[in-house]
Amino acid sequence: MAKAAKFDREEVIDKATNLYWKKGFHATSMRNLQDEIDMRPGSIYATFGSKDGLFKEALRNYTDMGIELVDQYRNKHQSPVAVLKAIVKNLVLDTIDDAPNGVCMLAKTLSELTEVHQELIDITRAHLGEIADEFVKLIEEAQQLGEIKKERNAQELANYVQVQIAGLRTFAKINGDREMLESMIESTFSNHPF
Amino acid sequence: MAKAAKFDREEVIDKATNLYWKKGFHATSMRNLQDEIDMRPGSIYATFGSKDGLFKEALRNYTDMGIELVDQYRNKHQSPVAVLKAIVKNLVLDTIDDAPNGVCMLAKTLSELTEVHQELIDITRAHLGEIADEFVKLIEEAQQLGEIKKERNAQELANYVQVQIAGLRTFAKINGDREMLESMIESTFSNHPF
DNA sequence: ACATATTTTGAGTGATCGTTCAATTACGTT
DNA sequence: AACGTAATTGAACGATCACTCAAAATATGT
Repeated sequence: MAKAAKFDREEVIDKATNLYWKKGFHATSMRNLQDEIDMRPGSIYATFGSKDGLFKEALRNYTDMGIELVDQYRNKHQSPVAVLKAIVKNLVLDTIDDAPNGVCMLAKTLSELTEVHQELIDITRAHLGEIADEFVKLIEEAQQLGEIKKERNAQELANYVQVQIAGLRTFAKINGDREMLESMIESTFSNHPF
Repeated sequence: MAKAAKFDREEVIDKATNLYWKKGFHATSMRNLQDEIDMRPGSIYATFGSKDGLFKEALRNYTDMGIELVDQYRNKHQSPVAVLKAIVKNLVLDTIDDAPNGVCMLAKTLSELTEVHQELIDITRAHLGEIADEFVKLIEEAQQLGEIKKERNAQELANYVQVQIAGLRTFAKINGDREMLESMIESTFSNHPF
């Protein structure tokens, strides 16, 4: 053994994630990243291989943060449906100002990239699937507790939730009125299919 | 008078719109545009001023196409709600393969750009508002015809429709199963708030 | 203190970015 | 047919792109 890396890997990936999330893949230059994470090009390339490589780490990190968020809300609320609603509120309302970007980094990536970056698209899709799986689990728990009818298909309900999140976060870019958004979320959960 | 422009302005803007729509603002280079619209840099800059200027024309063109689409479906269906549903189906299902990009160019633009391009963001937001206005008109007509309860707020319903379109088009990028998407659209219109 | 293994540095690569402009071409008018 | 005006051309600009690599720095084992 000779020398340990000086930088804090987690911190670096966090900062890279936030910059990619804010500016998107194409608008984020390696120069931008160098400044943000305070590493020289040689170190970045030795560690992450390429712009794509670092982006993959960012996607993974972003998704893990999302799954952790689900766990956090699990501990705050007893009702699985309340967890789901709290997550939606967090993603739609709290990311307007308090996050690098109001829209989901994964949705933004799917919207931005073309077949030239097919591998990144596939990874992004798979990560959104992981998050949907968390929603499926919550819905199945809600069905066990009688909060949601057992006849409903949990996967379809999870898809529905993802559609609402994606739609509301896009809409929040047009009209950021928090009260209106909150009432839209409320009606999502107090009507069909919930 | 000395010489008329050789190129077909509408055709050029159409092609530019499709390229911007497909690749997004940042990933579309002026070189790409030169090749696509078959104009030399000097002509492009004499006509449109800048990359931003041409993008503005593309946004305007895209929005006009959307409004024209509403008019087309108005003539095909007698029921305003049927028009709305047909539009949603078109935007969600038919743009998966038959358009430059499955997601709305305006939504994609809002997702992509940051405050560095605030003017383009503002224009994009306003254009989405124009489209919402078309939806409001349709909903008010439906209320006159008794298809939708008059107590409902037409603007809120229009917002709801935009949320569903944005959400479903994003979701279609994750899972392009047409049958599933079609049934999701059906349930959007056969349940609350319709 | 020295040797070794690994990381860090940053100037530099060729390619491409958005944009400019002097020269050329082409058309309507006289 | 010659003129004047506007459109078109494309080489070239400086800036920036993603990325490389030889040299320098540094932590560990002896």
